[in-house]
Amino acid sequence: MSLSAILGPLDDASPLPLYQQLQRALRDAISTNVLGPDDALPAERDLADEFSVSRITVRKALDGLVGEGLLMRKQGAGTFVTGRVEKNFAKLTSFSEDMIARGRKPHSVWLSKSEGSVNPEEALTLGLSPGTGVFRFHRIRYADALPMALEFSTVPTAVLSSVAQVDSSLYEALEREGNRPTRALQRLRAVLFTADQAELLGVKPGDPGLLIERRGFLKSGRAVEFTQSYYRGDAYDFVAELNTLS
Amino acid sequence: MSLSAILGPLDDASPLPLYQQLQRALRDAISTNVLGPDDALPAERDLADEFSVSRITVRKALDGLVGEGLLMRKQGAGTFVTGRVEKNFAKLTSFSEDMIARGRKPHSVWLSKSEGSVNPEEALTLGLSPGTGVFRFHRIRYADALPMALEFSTVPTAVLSSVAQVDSSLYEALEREGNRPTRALQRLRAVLFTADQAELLGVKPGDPGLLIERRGFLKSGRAVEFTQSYYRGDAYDFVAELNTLS
DNA sequence: ACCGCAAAGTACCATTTAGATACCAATAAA
DNA sequence: TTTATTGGTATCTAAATGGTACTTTGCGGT
Repeated sequence: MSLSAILGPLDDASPLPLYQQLQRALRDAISTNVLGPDDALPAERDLADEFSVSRITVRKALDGLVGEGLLMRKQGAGTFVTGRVEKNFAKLTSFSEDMIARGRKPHSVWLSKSEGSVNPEEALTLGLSPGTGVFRFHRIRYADALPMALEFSTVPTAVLSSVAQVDSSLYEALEREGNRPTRALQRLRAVLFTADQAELLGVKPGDPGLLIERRGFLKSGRAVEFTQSYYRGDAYDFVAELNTLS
Repeated sequence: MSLSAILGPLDDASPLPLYQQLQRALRDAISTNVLGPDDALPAERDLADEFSVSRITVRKALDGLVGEGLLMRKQGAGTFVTGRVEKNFAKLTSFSEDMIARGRKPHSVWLSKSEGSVNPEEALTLGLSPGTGVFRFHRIRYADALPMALEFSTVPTAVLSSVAQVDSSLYEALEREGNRPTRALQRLRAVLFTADQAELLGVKPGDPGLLIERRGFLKSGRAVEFTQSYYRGDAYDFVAELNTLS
């Protein structure tokens, strides 16, 4: 069944531009699950044929929906309805690696990188003595153009030579210095986003989110990482596979 | 019996790439124990013949599953299904044990026990044919006097003789009938409580919660349980210890 | 007359998917 | 040790897809 047969033709006489009509039609199709998560849209050239418009017009319509985070483009592959990202909770992978494995492009916007001394909370959770030097990282994490999480990381200066070492991936930087954690304790709980957090993530205050606190350890048992990540509840699923139940 | 005969042919016309179709087919075969732990897969060249695709396509499919940790390659020997390792996650599954470990007394209040036919969602998630009979259970779970979670469970009638069998523990009842699940897939996400849910749990509508959906499987791969649990975000933390490396 | 916008047309580029073929490296069995 | 089998890797080809850059046309407002 072709999309145009379901959505109906566009109105050439309408004052609303064609690309906006198409955009609205597709947005409706997505919201009513005519196009479900991860479904591929017809190719741009096919859409253009189906709706009897030019490919440029199709692209303008898709541009808008990509901007809204409803669609995802993969060059050479197609355009897809954005689905929830599924994160395997039982696997100790970094956000960057995770997104790449899912075919999405991760990037971060740094809010701050700084150096200082542990505060009492960090000293407690990381098992460090007061006065120990730490690096602190604060950033927004994106998948493609979609903000996914706010992240606060604390790392002892002993395991990293400088803040500049950390570019796109904290774990990569730790790996380079031979200090990638091999074990971690994670704690997860539900939170509501504050106004500040919501604005950074492009959601509404009071929207649901997931706070994951992670302490990472080396084989030796030494703590090398304390990270608090606030994930968007509407964009993230955590999946676990279990083999023993009780 | 060849794998392709069990899994069916790939769809050349599907918008989903061939290697992803194959990947999903194999993942299903593993999750349903058609391919058990430590089983060897057919050689890449044989898989290519069986499914009428090139070896490269087979390798791309296997690459993904190796990345997910489901398969292990041994050059010169073969490709094998990995044994599971996420033992620590068992903690996530048992409400009762978790509460006891925290020094609290768990108990449940039944809201309903009923018998009926699967709805489409259940049929899909449990892999049952439409019209199959199921038992449904709905209860509130408490820690001491504090309501902690709402639970909806669905179980095929085939694995349980009657609803009356289920008293304090669904798993105990399944155990008595020799149908206790040995493996499960869990999915977790952040939600906001509706007015109905909030009232039952003694929280405010719009408060944050965690929805955990669990599908439980027998050794044979047969699905025996679909449970949705809504946990209070303010009263429950999920803790996990991770050992897996990547 | 000029400008900005919507729309269409055209061409070419980069990436992904899929395949074909060949050869190398590790393993296991004879 | 030898041989066959297995996974690992490297080139190619080709088609389909999204990405981008240009040009042209018509409309409406200034």
